[in-house]
Amino acid sequence: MKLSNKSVYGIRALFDLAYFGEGAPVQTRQVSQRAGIPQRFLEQIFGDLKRAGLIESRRGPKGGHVLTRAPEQISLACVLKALDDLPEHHVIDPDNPDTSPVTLVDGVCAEALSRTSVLFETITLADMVRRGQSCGVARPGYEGFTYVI
Amino acid sequence: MKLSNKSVYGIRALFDLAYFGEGAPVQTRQVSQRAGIPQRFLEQIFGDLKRAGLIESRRGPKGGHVLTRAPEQISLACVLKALDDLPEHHVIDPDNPDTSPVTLVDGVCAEALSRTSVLFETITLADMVRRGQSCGVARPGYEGFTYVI
DNA sequence: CTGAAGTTGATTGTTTTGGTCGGGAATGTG
DNA sequence: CACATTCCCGACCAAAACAATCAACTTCAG
Repeated sequence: MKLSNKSVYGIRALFDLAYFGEGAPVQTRQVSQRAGIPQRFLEQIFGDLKRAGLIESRRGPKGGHVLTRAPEQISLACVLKALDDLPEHHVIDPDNPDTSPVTLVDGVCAEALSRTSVLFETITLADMVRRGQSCGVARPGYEGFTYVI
Repeated sequence: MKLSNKSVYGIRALFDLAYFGEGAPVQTRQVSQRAGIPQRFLEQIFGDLKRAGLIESRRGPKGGHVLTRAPEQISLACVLKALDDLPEHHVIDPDNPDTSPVTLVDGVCAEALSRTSVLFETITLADMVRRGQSCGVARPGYEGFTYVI
């Protein structure tokens, strides 16, 4: 009942693309440094994100990774689903209730989990970008920005 | 981002105590059979629940396990905290916002997690017992009840 | 055409999960 | 007391998930 390191890394990485990239491709190394993610591991994460259709990549010099949709369209739920197996939605059918103890409690658990899932759907990259702006997180162009882990 | 098997087992077991025990001690074996939990593993789980103060045990013949509080007082959050490390609460201080990308997104993640945590606090064993009653889950005294895994 | 910049897939080491097993300690019954 | 019943404790083990790494392959600039 916690977020895997990988998921948090993934969210950090996508935030980085949204916040610092602004449409232009961003390289693994830069994201790795800014977001404090081991570079090799980040490569693998980008692979998963790409397979899930959240980003596109371009090889070679001036290559990098770009979001495929607007930050408003990318929820934390998408990311977790791509990296960490977010539980599927589940609602208990009131007309056909469970009649054995285990299916009953398992049903309740599944329903609770699916409610956490919708909670993660309400948070988007755009929200985090907005928050970053209002908090004054340094962006490219700001002089003297050094990233601190 | 999912409930461990152990946690679901734990919830099943506590539900069993609440639903079938009704204050009297219930033995591991009975819970094991009704709830579909490997007996040896269940013993270990009961150990954790006891250490967390959720149940008490009595040895010897006619022994077993009993809830220490009313089912209304036992939330799923308690159980998960005892068995699975539910994340701690975390609220973002609006007066002292994060100013680096990673602390920002980590903060958002933590806050989201803590919101799932309060969600689990709102579900109690009593809720599940109520649901079991209304669904007609078989209880002791009902003739011909055979448990199906 | 050559080389550096970058991504990509396969692979590897470590930790957590999901149990099992054997023996021991407490407790009520006769 | 003796004895069956039941919980209790630690060690052990296989398999999966997690975290990370390496070698190979693309792509573009000059």
